[in-house]
Parts: sequence; structure tokens; C-alpha cells
Amino acid sequence: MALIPEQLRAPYNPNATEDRIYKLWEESGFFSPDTRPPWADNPETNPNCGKTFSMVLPPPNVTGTLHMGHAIMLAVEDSLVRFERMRGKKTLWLPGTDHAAIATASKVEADIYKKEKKTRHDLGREEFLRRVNAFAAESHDIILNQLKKMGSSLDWSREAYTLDDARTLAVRTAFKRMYDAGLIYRGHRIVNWDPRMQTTVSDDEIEWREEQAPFYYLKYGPFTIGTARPETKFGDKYVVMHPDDERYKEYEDGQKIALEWINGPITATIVKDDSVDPAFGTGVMTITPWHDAVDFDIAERHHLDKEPIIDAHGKLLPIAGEFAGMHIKKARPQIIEKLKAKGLLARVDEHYTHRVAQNSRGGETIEPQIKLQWFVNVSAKFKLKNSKLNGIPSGSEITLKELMRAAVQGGQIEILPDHFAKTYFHWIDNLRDWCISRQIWFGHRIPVYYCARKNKEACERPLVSIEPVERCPACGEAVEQDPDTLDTWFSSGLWTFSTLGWPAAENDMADYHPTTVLETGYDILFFWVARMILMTGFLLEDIPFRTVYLHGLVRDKDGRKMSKSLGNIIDPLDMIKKYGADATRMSLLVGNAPGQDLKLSEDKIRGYKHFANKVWNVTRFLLQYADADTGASSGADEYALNAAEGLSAEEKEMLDELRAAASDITENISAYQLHLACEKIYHYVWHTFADKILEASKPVLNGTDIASRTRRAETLLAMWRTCLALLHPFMPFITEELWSLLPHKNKRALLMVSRWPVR
RNA sequence: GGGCGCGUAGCUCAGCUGGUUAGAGCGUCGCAUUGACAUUGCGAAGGUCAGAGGUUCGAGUCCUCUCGCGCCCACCA
Repeated sequence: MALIPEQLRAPYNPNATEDRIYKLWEESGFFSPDTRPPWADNPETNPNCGKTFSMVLPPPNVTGTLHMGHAIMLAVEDSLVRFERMRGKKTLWLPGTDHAAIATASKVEADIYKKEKKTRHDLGREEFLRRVNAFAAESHDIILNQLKKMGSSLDWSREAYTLDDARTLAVRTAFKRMYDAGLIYRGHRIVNWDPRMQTTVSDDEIEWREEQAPFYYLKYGPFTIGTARPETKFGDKYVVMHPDDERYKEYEDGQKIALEWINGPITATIVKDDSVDPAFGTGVMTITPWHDAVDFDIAERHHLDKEPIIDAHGKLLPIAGEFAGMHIKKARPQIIEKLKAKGLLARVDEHYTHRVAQNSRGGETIEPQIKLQWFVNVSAKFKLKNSKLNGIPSGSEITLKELMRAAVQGGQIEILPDHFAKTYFHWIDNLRDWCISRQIWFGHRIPVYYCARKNKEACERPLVSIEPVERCPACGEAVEQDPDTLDTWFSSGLWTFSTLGWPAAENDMADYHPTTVLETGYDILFFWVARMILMTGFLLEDIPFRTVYLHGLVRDKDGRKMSKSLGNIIDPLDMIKKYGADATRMSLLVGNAPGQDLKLSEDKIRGYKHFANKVWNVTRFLLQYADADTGASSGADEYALNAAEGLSAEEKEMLDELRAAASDITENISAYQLHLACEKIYHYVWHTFADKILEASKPVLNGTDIASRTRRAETLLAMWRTCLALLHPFMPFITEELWSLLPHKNKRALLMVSRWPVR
């Protein structure tokens, strides 16, 4: 009788299967590299015995739920891990979540304001943090569920969080070591200030928006200057022009001139500087060093005075005279009126477009300000003691910038696709010191303490400490911790090794570091990838990973970014519910070339649900013939690739073709060409195995020659086991389920830890 | 302003180091099919690989230029 199990009689139902299979995997313990099947620990049965494969999960932000961008990451990473696990490597894929400091804080803050009309200051630091942590915990649980739904074979025993105790130790240790090496400093620098969130924002978190605004030409003594921001001009007392500008050759650098300005007569100083573009406007400008980065640089070069004009909330300071206390947005038209009345307004260009900086986490217009902040110095030399970096011997002195460049340039880290290396170098070349302090409450508090009394000279210095400090070691008085928190990327920059236990004595570093591959979206190459290279380079004098695999962004079928406002979001969970996780994964893998954006439509996902059904039905078909009469039910657990004896010429040819496909697929995955591998196995299963081989086998299977029937049925079953194995990294659920329904001679093992068909 | 990428069948895209009549999915059009297949099979139409030039025995693939898109970076006051 045919051996068709009951569940195979109905069409494949992913919903009824996937959670059960995931639980089976999880309980098996094989997600952890510490649990391995016997064959994998035996060098005779496993040529990869002793080799490891390690990868961290880019920790999703605890700001809500996962989207298709996460799904693509999970599909790629899980496929890689499952492949390597089946190849017998000791395989670690390490999960975790990211507290995402400003993103999470601003979301919670906005929610609270919406519901209760309260700000974080109304709640106070403690209560606010309680709320954020509660939200983060809730978000974490949702995310974990989603990760599991996708089939991610993550080692949950090693789960980490960027804000947990172990990672806090890593962060404080990293800060202290960098501080002691002179790579972290505190200073007054111009920073991107968000007046609404009351915090600095890093250069990388700025979004530029085109804006049309009037451009005013103002009379400034004998000059005419152009500005889009008259409200910042109260303190302008330097007038700058290019040294070679013939029009202004009568003026000399340092020359003083008296002139009438907005609130009365002032003395201005001429400054000659190369950075002025003679072709722009009148070729003359005044500078506002406190509120403009270019002006700040000019002021630094010429040692000029800097004065604040606008306060932290966007209101004018007393220097603005009668406008003091007004918000800049309200003051601007009134200032223009006054300039006009005084005859200082030469003309107005109404059609001027320029770019305005906005905080990408919240959308408020950035007001540059000079603030006392903490920075990582990317251009200061430090000495490598025990370098594992190619081409940079121990004892050499190097800057973080040079180190970041060298790690990739020397080929020690490979970036895929390789053209992103150029983008990376370009970014490094333009890199400025990294502002790491944030004036928000959620995050790693800066591990620096100040003596409250400063009784003695020794109390003057800030105290940087890995352990929390309560009393000043010099005078015994209470200390105050720096109120700021660290940029979220400071902690995620440590992720590849903080998750392995660094700097604790007991850790996994020896086994799994450097990690084999880092898989992530190209949009965070700078934010994250570069910073991991920086942190690892300094703290471990090593690379964090050997290969960087960058996937593209998921777009809708028209190529638009998926966003709430466009209403074109495809929710991974919805798709899993409708079509199954396997189909969802396949739709994200096929056509997904590294670094290339992927257009996704529901039709595509539906297409792979059809494929899953095909796979299901092939099994049902084969099991019809796997009956007691043919003896095929006793089929060995071995794959078909090595069998050859006693086969017909036709069967040998079938096997040759499968062998070729399997070896191609293996090569493709090894070269991170998952899109090719996926398409190949898809094509082989459907259009070669099902359409051609099974069709051609029907006469044999239904024929009268028992020996031929049996042999063919056994061959096909063995080939099918091979197919399921090859398909497993991409479609783990259905293949595992079908594997369990096939007849097995030996004790049934999970497909997840069965040997890969190609050695 | 600097950098990067893309332009291949109606649509979405593969095509690695140049090598036979350029591929897949979806869609379209025929025919078959109660079939292992709710979601099937067989077949067909459809491409001067953006355009021009060059290297080569040979170019979708390498080089140069042009056109059209997209993205990233940058301190246009």
C-alpha cells in the first residue's frame, strides 16, 4: 500500500506546520553551536569538522515591529547559517535587540505627549525611563516572535541587548580605554542641535530638505551681503571675502570699518578667506560662527570671537536687543521690517532654494549650536600593541581614520558588492570627529563623574570609570555623573564582540571572533559597519568580520520606498499568514542580488506559495510508489548523488544532472550568490525534476517490471531527499516537514542538521 | 560640487572572471488535462541587451563618450 501520511492528503498548510516545526528545532538545541549531531563532530564524516561560522544578527531597534527590510535580512542570514550548519561547521548566529536611544526615546516621548500632553521633563528622568523601558520590553517580545515566525535559526541562549548589563560593561570599558588613549575628548564644537528634542544629532542622522525661501541682500557698510537667515545676523562683526577677489582688493585682512547695523553702530573686521566663493551673491558674507558650521571653521582658522545669538529653544538672546526672547520664526519678518525701515535692505530674491537640515528622527529643523560635547577623535594617533591587522604591525602609530581605511584596503575585510568599498573610502576621507554625546535620557549614560565640590586640585579633573562612582576619590565628596548619554551607534559599534562576552574573562571570543560575515543593508554602511571596524580596530586591534554582505532596500512594485505615509507597506507577518514563511523567504531571495534594491509585490510571494505546493505534491506523488511491494520504503537515508550501481543509463543521466545542479548551488551559496542558488533549485525542482523526470518515470513506475519499478522509486526518493536538503536553507519549514514524512531507514534526524548533499 | 549605481521580453529582474541559437518569474495567446498538483502540463508570441564608437577571432559582459533614471556624500553664505 502507498505510504501517504494523513497530513499529506490535504494541500500544504503553512500555518498549521510552521510553529510546530520551529518548536521542534528550538527544543532540539541545534540552534546553538554547542549542540551538534554526531556526524558533525567526527572528522571522518565531516570534512568541515573544527571549522566555525559566526555571524551576529544586526539587532533590530526596539521601536516597534519588523518590516520587510528585516525580513530580507533574516531570509538571507538564515539561509547562510542553515547552509553552513548542514555543511558541518560549528555555526553561531547570535540574536539581540538594539535600544536605539534617540529613536526609541523620541517615539515614546511623542506617544506620551499625544496621550497625556506631557513632556519628558514633566515626568522626570526616572519615570520617563521607566516608560521607555516598558515600551522597549514590549517591543522586544513582538520582535522575537517575528524573528521566530521567519524561521530564524538563532542561538537564543546567547541573546543580547545593547543596554543590558554585559553590554553596559563593554560600553564603559570601551569608553574608558578610548578616553585614556586620548581618542575621546570633551570640547566646544559646533553640533547639530534639535531645539525640540533638546539634543544633538550626528551628521549621519541629518536629512536635508529643499526649501524655497527669500534671500535677502543687506547693506553692511560699504558691502552688500546675502543671507537667508537674517535672524542670526545680530552679532555679525566679521565680513569675509576671497583674498583674490579684485572687487574688494582695496580692503585688507584685519582692517576695521565702522558701520550701522540692525541695532545700531558697530565696528566690523575684514577677513580674507579662501572658502568664500566670489561667484556666489556679491562674493562677500558676514559670519555667525555660533550657528553655522562653515562660519565656525572660518572663525577657528582666524581665531575670531564666537557669540551665541539663539538659545537652545530657538529663541533670540539679549544680543538681539528688542527682539530678545522672541522665537526666530516669529522674529524674522519683524527684523526684515526693521532693516527695511533703516534702509539696510538692498533687495530680496524671492525664488531662492536652499537645503535645510532636519533631524531624521523627528523632523525638527536643526539649529547649529556650539555646545560642550563628547567626541571621538578620528585623526589622533594611537599606538597598536598587539596588532592582528594586516599591514599594520604592532608598535605602529595610526589614526582611527587610517585604521578604518586599511582594514578594507588591504583586503582583510571584503565588502560585497565590492563597489561599496569606494563609497566607504569616500566617507572616511570626509570624516570628521564623531560627536558621541546626546542630551537624551534613554541610553548608556556617559561614564564620567565630576566632583560636586571641587575642594582640591585633583577634583578638577573629570573621573572616567568603568565601575560606577559615588564619592570623589580625592576629597570624598559626592560626585555627579555626566547627564548625557551616548550615541546609540557607540554601543552597536561593539556588537560583534560585546555579544561574545567581551570584556568579561569568560567569553566566546576565541571560538567566534572575528565573525565570518556581517550581513546588513547598505544604508547603514556608515552608521554601523564603519563604526564596528573603528571600535574593533582600536579595542581589539583586529577586524570585526571577514566579509560584509550588503543587501539592498525593499521597495514596492513601483520602486518606491515602503512607508506608512504612502500606504504601500507589505507586512511580513501578513504575508507569512497568507502564504507561509517559506514563500515569503523565497520571494525575498530570488532576484535579490547583493547591493541591489528589490522590488516586491504580493504576486511574487504568491508565486512561491505555488512552488511550496509543488514541492508538497511531488512528495505525495513519490510516496505513492514508496510501498512495501517495491521495497522503496526502506530506502537509505543517503542522498542520491553517490549511487550509481545497477542503474539504467537514463537514471545515471538523471543523477548527473542533479549532481551538476547541486554543485552549482553549493558554489553559488558559498560565493554569497543566494539569488542564483535559489533560482537554480527552484528551476531544478519544478521544471527538471517534476516536469521532466517524474513525467518520464511514470511509465516505469506503473510498469510491470518489479525490479525496474523498485529501482526507479528508490532512485527518485533518494534524489528527492537531495532536493529537499538543497532547498532547506531557503525554505526550511516545508522541507523539514516533508523530510519527516519520507521513509527513513535509520532513526529520523532533523533535516536542519543533516549533511549537505555536496561535500 | 564630489562619488556610486542602473538602463536586458508587456512588467519585475538574473546573466560571476568576455565563448554555442540571450534566460527566469509574472503577464499574454493557443492546445491538453478530473491530473501527484485548489496553486497542472505542453507549446507559442515577444528582446538591433539605452545610443554611438573602440579593444578582441569573438562584447549584454571590457574601454571611451552621449542620453535617460536613481541613490549617497558635501560647510552654496
